[in-house]
Amino acid sequence: MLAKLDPTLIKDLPPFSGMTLEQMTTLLAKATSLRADKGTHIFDMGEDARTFILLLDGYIRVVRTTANGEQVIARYIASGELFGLAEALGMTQYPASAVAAVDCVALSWPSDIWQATASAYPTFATNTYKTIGGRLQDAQDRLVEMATERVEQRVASAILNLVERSGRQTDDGVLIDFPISRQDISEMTGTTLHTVSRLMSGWENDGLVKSGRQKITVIGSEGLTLIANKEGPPS
Amino acid sequence: MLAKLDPTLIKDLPPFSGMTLEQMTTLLAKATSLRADKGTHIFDMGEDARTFILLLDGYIRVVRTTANGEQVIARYIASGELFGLAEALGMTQYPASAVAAVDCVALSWPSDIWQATASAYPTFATNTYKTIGGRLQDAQDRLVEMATERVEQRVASAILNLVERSGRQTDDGVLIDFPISRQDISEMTGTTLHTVSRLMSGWENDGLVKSGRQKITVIGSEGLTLIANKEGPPS
DNA sequence: ACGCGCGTTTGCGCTGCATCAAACCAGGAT
DNA sequence: ATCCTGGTTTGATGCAGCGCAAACGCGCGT
Repeated sequence: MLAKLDPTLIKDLPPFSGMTLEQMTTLLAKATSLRADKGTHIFDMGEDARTFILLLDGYIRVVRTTANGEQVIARYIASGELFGLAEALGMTQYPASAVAAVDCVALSWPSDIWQATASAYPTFATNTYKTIGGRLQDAQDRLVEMATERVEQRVASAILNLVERSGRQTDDGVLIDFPISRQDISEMTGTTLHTVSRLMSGWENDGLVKSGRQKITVIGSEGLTLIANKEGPPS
Repeated sequence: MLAKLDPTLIKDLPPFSGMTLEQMTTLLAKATSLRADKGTHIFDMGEDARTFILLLDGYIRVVRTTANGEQVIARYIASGELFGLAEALGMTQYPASAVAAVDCVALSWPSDIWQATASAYPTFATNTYKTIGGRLQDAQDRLVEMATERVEQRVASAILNLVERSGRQTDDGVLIDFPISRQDISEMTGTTLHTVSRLMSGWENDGLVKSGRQKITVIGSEGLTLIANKEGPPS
C-alpha cells in the first residue's frame, strides 16, 4: 500500500466520478500498486480472481486462449479503465488473461472487498456496472459484425476502433499508440495475419494508412470508414 | 398490478434466491403482469428502456438487426430469467429487441425503480449481476467460437446449447421445446439457412438428429459433441 | 556495428461456404 | 378438401479468404 499515493491525481478518472476526496482516500488505502513490464501476464484465464485492477498507465490486452492454442483478443484496456472485474459479476475465476501490451502501472484491490466497497460507494458500483454494460454491448456488437460482415470490413472497423480509443495525433496522421502486430489485428477480427497484411498493404498503396513494424497510422479515417461500411458485391 | 399474484410461486426462482417472502411481496407489489403472443415484439432495439422483465413462462428471442436488415440472434431467454436489464447497466435504451418465440407470460417492473430495488435487496442485485456476468461470458465464448471454429462446429455447438438449456425428453430423444427454424439457427451461428439445412440433413442421415418443420430432436448428444470438437482437416 | 529473430510481405492453389435458383412439402386458413 | 404461405431441401456455380511456402527487412540485443 503506497502511502504516497495521491487521491487528487486519480479522483477524476471515470470510475470514481461522483466520489468525494475522502471517500477516495479510504478506498485508495486498500489498494496495492503494481507494475508490469511489457509482455507480463497480470493474470491468466482460469485463475482464481483474487483482485480487480485499475490501469493507471499503459495498455492491457485481454486474451482468450482456445483448447487448440489459438488466441482471440477480447479487447484492449486503456489507462483509467478497470479490469479483472470477475468478482463484480459473481465469478470466481478470470474468464480471460490480461497481458501488458507495454510497460504498465496499475492499482489493485483484493476481490473480496468488492461487495463492501460497492455498497459503501454506490456511485463507484454504478460506474463499474456501466463499464461492464459497455463491454457486453461491445461484445455483442462484435458478434454481429463477425456474423454479418466480411473480413475487409471487420479489419477496417477494428483499426478505426483502436484509433478512436487509443489514437495519438502525429505529423502523418493518427497513430495507435501501442505496439500492435498484424497477428494482433487478425486475432481481434477472426482472420489470419496474412489476410490482414494484404489488406493493409493495399490500403497503404491507396494512401489510407501508413504502417510499419507493430505500428499503424491512419491517414484519414474517412477512407477506412467507407471500407468498413462498404457493401460486399454479391450482385 | 395483480393482487392475486402469489409470491410463494416465484420466490424460488434463481433471481430471488436469498430473499424473504415479505421482501418478495413488496417487490411484487410493484410489478405489472404481461402477456405476449407468439411473434410479439416485447420491446425493440433502440427503444427507451422503460422496464426490466422477468419471464414466467415461454421463450424469448433476443435479436439484433443490422443496418442492412440482417438479423442476429443474441440469445434465447427461458422462463425464470430476467431480461431487458439495460437500466442495471446504466443504459437508457435497449440494445436489442425481444421477441416472443411462443406465447409468453411475464412480469415487468419500471426501470426507474432499479437503483432503489438494487440497494434495498442486495441479494437480488447480486443475483442479477451474476446473470449479466454469465451473459458477458457467453457472448465472449461465442466470439471465440466465431473466430476460430468452422460453420459445422458452430451449428453443432448451438444446437447442443439449445438442447441443454431448453431440452425436453421425448421418445425419440431430446427435443428443443420451442419452434426453431433453420433460419433461426443460421442467425445464431452466422451462416445461411441453406448451409444449416445441408448440415442437418446430413446429421439426420447419420441418425444424430431427427428434425421437421421448426422442430429439432437430438438423438444422442455424443455425436454432435464429437462434431463440435472435430478438428478441421487443413492438412 | 553487426547478426539474428521476429514481424512482415507476397505468390499460389485450393476449398468451405455463400449465392443463385428452383422445386418441394406441411399445415393452417378458408 | 383445397389453397397458399412459409419453411425446407437440393443442385450448380463462384469466389473470398485460408493454408502453405518462401523470402525479406527492421531493429533489438550484445
